Amino acid sequence: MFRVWYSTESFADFIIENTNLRHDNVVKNRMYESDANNPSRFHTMPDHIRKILYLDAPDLIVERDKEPIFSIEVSTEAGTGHNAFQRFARVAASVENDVPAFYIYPEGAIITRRGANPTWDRINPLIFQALESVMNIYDIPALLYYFPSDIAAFPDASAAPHIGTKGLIYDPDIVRYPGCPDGTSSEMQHMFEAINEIITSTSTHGVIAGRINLLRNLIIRSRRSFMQAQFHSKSLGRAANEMSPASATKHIPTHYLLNYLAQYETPNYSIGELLGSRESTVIYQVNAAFRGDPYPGALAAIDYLLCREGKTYEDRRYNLILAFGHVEIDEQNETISITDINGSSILDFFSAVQNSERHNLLTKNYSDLESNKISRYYMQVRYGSTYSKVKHIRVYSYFADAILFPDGSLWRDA
DNA sequence: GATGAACCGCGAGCTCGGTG
DNA sequence: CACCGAGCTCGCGGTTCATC
Repeated sequence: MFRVWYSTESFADFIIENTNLRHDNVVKNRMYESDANNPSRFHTMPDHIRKILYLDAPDLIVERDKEPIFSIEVSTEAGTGHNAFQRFARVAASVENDVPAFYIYPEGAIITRRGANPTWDRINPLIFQALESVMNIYDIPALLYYFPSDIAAFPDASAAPHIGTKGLIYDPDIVRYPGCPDGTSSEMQHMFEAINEIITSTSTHGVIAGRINLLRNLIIRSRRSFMQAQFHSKSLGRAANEMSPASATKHIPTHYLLNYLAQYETPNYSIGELLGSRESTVIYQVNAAFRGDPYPGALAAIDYLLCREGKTYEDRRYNLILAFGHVEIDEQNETISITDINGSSILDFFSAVQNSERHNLLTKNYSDLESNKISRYYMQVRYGSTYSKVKHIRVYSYFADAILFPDGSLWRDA
């Protein structure tokens, strides 16, 4: 009846044995992230799990009667700057499929920088605003619980008893639950309580209806209120657009963008209607070489924080543009320019896509395929390279209406 | 000094090519 | 032709650097 998909088995045991899942027969299965990462195994994932994995893979997915009922992502890193958003795309991937998502993240972690005393690096509170936006749009829970730490009891990091593990408190049962958060902590107890509510709700109302009604549940409403309060108390009056990654965005009238893209228009081709249908445009400016983490997650978060009004990218109030390079706004000519700072080129994007094509079996002959390749071939016949591109290519092309490089551009017509 | 933003090291799993 | 070790890709969990 229940099936737990995991990337770390001890974390699966930790969740099962600390919640009402322990009273049921639970099957555990290893989860494979993508066809690019696990070419020999990914095609054995069932379709409803692949849909969630399409954007990015969470650490755990629990399903009931072949329908996912929640997912969990756990991180132990210091949440300064855009780091807290690094795993945001997988929260989005879950919720976009109507699957409640849990995100476990430290309120703070102790970092000892060279030549300095240990200090607490605190979570960027904008993550709470991003999760709230996701809940507003999908009416599905996206809840953050703190990875237990010494931060509240020991504001002085040097005095923290768990300084050897960055101030983080791991489960005392290191044999059964290595690397797992302390299950006796109040934060984890609250999370187990919420998980039990989901199990109960899907028992009572069935899986689909049980998921949809969850935001009315008192336990979950109380967590949502807690998260809103955390955002307000930790943002200390700073406006959301002053916090990373929103602080890395520029807002322009859309006709500036269209004037810029006009360089690609010919007598036979004009830019399609989608971009022009929105008056304003948000540009996420990344001054870095072309790469993945943490930008895919940050881009997804910006979409929910600043652009989206509905369940798909078609329901955006503002265009969402990703730019690798320095963006200059030219008010005189009502356009923009992209200048190279870190050598990122549209050729990097193209070679990442070309590299993924190595996973493509579609040009093979039947006689080339051994039996163990047939099922994978058949999946690719149906889905093309949907699952065999690297993560950041999948996420960027899903979220961005256009991607701009100093030496080239990509955009959607519709 | 606080905070935002870019870069790094490592392991799992796979591929590939040399070798007996 | 089976085996196996080297090296690569991908994704993970972070730290350091830059800037105000």
